[in-house]
Amino acid sequence: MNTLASKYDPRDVEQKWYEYWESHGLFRSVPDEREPYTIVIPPPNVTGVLHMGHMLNNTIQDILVRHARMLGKNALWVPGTDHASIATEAKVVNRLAEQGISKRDLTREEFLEHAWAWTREHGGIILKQLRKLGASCDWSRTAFTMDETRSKSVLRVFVDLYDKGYIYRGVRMVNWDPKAQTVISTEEVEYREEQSHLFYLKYYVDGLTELADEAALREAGNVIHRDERGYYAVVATTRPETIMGDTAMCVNPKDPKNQWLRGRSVVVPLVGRVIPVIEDRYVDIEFGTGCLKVTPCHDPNDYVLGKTHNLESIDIFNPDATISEASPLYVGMDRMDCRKQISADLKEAGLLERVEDYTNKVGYSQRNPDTAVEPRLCMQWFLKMKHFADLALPPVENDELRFFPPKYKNIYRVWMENIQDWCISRQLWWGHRIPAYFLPEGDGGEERYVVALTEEDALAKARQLPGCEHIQAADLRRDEDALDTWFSSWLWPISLFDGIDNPDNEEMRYYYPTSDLVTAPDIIFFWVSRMIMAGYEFAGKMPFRNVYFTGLVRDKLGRKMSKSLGNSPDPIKLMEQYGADGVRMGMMLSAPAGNDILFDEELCEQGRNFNNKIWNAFRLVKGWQVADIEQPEHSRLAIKWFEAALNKALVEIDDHFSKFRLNDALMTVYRLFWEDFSAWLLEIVKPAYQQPIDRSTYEATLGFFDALLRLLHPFMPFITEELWQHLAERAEGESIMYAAWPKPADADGALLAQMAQAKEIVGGVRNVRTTKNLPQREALTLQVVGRFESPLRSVIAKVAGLSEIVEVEAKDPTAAAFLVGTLELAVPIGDNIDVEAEIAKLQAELDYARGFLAGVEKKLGNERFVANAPEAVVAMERKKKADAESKIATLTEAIEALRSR
RNA sequence: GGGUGAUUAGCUCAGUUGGUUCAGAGCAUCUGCCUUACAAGCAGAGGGUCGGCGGUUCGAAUCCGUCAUCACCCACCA
Repeated sequence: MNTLASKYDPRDVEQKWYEYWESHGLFRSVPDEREPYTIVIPPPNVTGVLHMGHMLNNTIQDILVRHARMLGKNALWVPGTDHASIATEAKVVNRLAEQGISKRDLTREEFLEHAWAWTREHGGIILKQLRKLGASCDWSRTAFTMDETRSKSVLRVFVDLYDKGYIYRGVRMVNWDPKAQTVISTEEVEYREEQSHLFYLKYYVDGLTELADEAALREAGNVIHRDERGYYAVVATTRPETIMGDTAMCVNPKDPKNQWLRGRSVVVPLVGRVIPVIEDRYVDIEFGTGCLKVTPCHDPNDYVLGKTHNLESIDIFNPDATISEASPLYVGMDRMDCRKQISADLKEAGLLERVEDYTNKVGYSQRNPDTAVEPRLCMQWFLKMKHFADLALPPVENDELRFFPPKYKNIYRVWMENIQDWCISRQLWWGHRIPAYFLPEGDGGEERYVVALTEEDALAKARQLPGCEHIQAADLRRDEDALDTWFSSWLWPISLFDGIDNPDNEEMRYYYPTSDLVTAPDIIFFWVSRMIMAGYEFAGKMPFRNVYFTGLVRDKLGRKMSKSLGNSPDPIKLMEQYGADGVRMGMMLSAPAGNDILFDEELCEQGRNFNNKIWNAFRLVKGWQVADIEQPEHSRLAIKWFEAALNKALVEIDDHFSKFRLNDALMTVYRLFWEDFSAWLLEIVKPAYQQPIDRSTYEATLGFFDALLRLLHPFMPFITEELWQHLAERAEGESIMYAAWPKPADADGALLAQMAQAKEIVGGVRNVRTTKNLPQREALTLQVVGRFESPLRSVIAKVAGLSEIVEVEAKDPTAAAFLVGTLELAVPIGDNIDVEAEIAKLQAELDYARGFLAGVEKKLGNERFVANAPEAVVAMERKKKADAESKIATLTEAIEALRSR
């Protein structure tokens, strides 16, 4: 008797097997003679928690790793976390603020202690959560982007690139995050459309009281403003608070509206500073009034204008985006408050001509999404990128390194072809401190520094500079800045194997290049492209062979998951509710490579239901009593057929895997298990109530079950391990994780076709049962008109509940008839038949067949078709014609028989 | 403003070189069933002019043109 519960409960099972795998070291990989298969995890933020994106991403990685492991490869999945410089530092700053501590009151060392404490406190959480998901990572290798090996690699690379001349220092217009008070790279700026205002400001022309030829100028197309205070130009701006930094006004020399302003000077409103009117073709004549205010310190375009026209630069902002001492007005006020205040003051002073509603794009910091980025002029470290783009573009272009889906190649190429230098310094403490050491300024006040791995090296290098022979360690001041987080992540596939510090070591030779990278497309520039660059530069080879880009996880309405919408489910709760297997299944059911997935909890339910289906199939099979009795014919045939079905599916599944079509692979196994195995095979071989099963059928069924569990294991690791262990005696430490992936053999195509016909016949009989309200258990007779050659008679009889299948010359006129292909079948049902309804049904089929025949005949009547189409196609049409004709004859006879009754 | 991709059943998507695996799958829906593995189930059924319009061809979901809608990426229009 069955003692297993009828519902599968994943809770204990999942925990039990994860501990088993871990304690037996089954995730561990060391180099050996097998072919390696390697994935490095996209390191999550060390202090982060698991979200739906991680669930998708890591489920996919685990499927790939488990699949490879079962293929006999030496599979390694290396886990780790990222120090996430700016994000983590922001979190620590916030926590300190809650305790009433300001970052500025702490020394660098004190602050870092707090950051490390926070890291230790939260650092393990996400890795524990990954274990719950079933991730088969080699935890003994867990790395951190700021651990000793990785840190050393980063510094070494910095020094190396500096020595090669790729790293330089310079004052540039950069993107400044005033909240984090650091520069960010162009890739970290997100542009959002925003409803704002266009302010039209009056700039009075300096010293102009009378314009002698005003009428003529107007005649020539000039737009001249004048009021009781004098002549003025109108400038449209979205940022009136920056006028304190205006050092010029610019017009297009070809602009007929503004010819009268050429060569004059204007007065900055409120500020009173007199600035020149300059001319540059950059200015769009059509936009606004054609007059542009130029603020070289606070706009990238104005910066360029400032350089070409040699303008003065006034930086009116402090690092926190409050107004600086350099401004004559509003000192200390926040920029946004200042915008409101100054627009009110301008209006008050009669200097605001009008305000229009305006939609523009404003850049926001990706890490502080509420903070608008401030363009700012400052000294930073940069990496020249041209060389790296030249290295990294060709291998992707020629598919040496493949992207799935390939559409990302385009995006990649465009970015590479328009590459900009990478600003790698950050005004943060949490990160890798830049290994540059400043010397006291030279005689001319010029900046002097050396770049070196250690202080000793730095000192030695410094002493080689002219006039610096007697420099002491105490004279050296190390750069305060840290490196961009991605400057460590780009080394990840190499540094994990210590390939920077210790190139050509055994692990590098064995595991590198890694096999597949699984990541989201939003970090293609931040991370993927730069890893490819680093791979070729520092290891001489690609970092991975394939990149699988997952989609974004959205809710079922297609919206991004976000905290504010509250539409992001908690993965841990989901796993508690549906089991990790159920959630993994739910994610994978709708995740074609690269497409966004619209996540719906219903999918997890479907996953859970499938778990239950597997569980109950197992209960059935394990509940059978085995006896040494003869194998029934239908069982023998069913087993032959399922073997063919399995082989056919195996080919499809392998094909799907090779193309990273994991959802299709899963769907194929899903249908194989549910339809072919459960609904057909098990129903056919199932012995009558309390009857035993023959040994041969039993063993074959267990064998199939075993194969199915293996196929399912990458997707649903827990339940498959549980059942696999129950399926046969297993030694301690043995696991389905290392069971061989089933290999396809030739499938018996003829038998598959025969079974397809048998299924249709069974369906026909069942349909008769349903529509005629016949009891399930009443044994029926099936009449086949003419000869019935199928070897699957016994199978059909068993599943359809038939007492016999007879070949007849003509069917019983009162029987319920149906067609399968050209085969006419009928089930006698005594007096239950509704003659009129039956005639109507047959008539409808007849009408359809006649229409079909007409279509085919028309096609065959077309000489050009017969002449041009391949012979096989024409033959097929002829067969269609013959079949249709025979069908029409059959139907006509059947209707006649019913009518004449 | 430029570019890329998409549009097939109520939803999410397959459909490889144009022709019997061309109109499919899963979910959802409807109907009947608590049948001795599973109601988290079983059996059956309905549902699409393949975004619109042209063109190429004997033949188009598939190739070409065009329009529409959507998504994403890039770009310095204040």
